[in-house]
Amino acid sequence: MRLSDIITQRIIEMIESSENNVAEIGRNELAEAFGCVPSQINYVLSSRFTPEQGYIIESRRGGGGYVKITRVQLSKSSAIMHIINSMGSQIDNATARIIIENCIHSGLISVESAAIIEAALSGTVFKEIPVELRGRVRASMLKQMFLALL
Amino acid sequence: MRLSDIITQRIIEMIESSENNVAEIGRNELAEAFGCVPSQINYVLSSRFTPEQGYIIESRRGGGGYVKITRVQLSKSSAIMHIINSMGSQIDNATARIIIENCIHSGLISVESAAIIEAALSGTVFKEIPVELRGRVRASMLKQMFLALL
DNA sequence: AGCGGTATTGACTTTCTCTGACTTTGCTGA
DNA sequence: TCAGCAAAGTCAGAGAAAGTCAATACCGCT
Repeated sequence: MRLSDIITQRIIEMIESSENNVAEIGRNELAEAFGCVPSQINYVLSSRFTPEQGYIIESRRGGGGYVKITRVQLSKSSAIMHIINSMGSQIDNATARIIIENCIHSGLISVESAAIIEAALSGTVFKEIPVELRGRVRASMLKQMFLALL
Repeated sequence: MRLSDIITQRIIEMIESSENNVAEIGRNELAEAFGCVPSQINYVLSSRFTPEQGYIIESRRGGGGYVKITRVQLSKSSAIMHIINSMGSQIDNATARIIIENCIHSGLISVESAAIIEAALSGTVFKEIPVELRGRVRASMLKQMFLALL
């Protein structure tokens, strides 16, 4: 098996075992671990972790530098669709927050988007609405807003 | 983690916990606290607290000298604040759409953010809410969501 | 064997961080 | 007043990482 493939595998393992689809490595350190030259890591990254293949690379030079590989959700739309479908016709506040939190965590929605959605669900808004309607309104809003992300 | 990042974090904490977005530090004193050379502080300031990043630095030498870091209200934020302040306690659907449209147009909010906001204001959501409450709820939601963009 | 594509290497470059020597500015007390 | 101390500022250099690129090696085909 080729070195490139072994390194690729290792990086993918790191991503899998992380919870937000991210692996952060030290280039020299990783190269050392495999007994190869550091630029080999660059080769692997540029040949196997391209944007086309669903990865984003960020890095920083200098002391304490790093390379960060992020796997982007390819079927973002279908994941969101799935979440919408799993919502009932009423949702309580705590559940809504958890759904949003999970979406941020899995990189499905941006922090900014989440902030807007949470703002719309805030107590300040809901105190205007009769208690018995809140669950339905909350569910409706959440679904509509998620739909807008497709 | 890099020293620079730790110092940066500390300064940001100081700003957050102040109520005027200001942190006032003694350069030597802070350097001492982190066990580094004073000019390290200058490095952090010039690499992470630039005007481009929304900060203003003022300082004074000599006995009782200081360095004052001010986070400036980005013009974007103040524009949004202005919009929020100009909203009444009730807003009709057409007006809401116009406000959002203008914000997209002037680059104040992203298309994605706008889509989410509009979704929250959609008819599907509002048909759940008694007619006489809609204006107030809409205004409240809009304000909260814009607030989340600051 | 020769060709084309993929891997590997290493020399060189660029960027970022940290330090220390030296300079400038402001305050204060004799 | 002004000498001296107490800050903060500047700058260049060393070191730590990562990036680039061209030369070379390897591998599977025809």
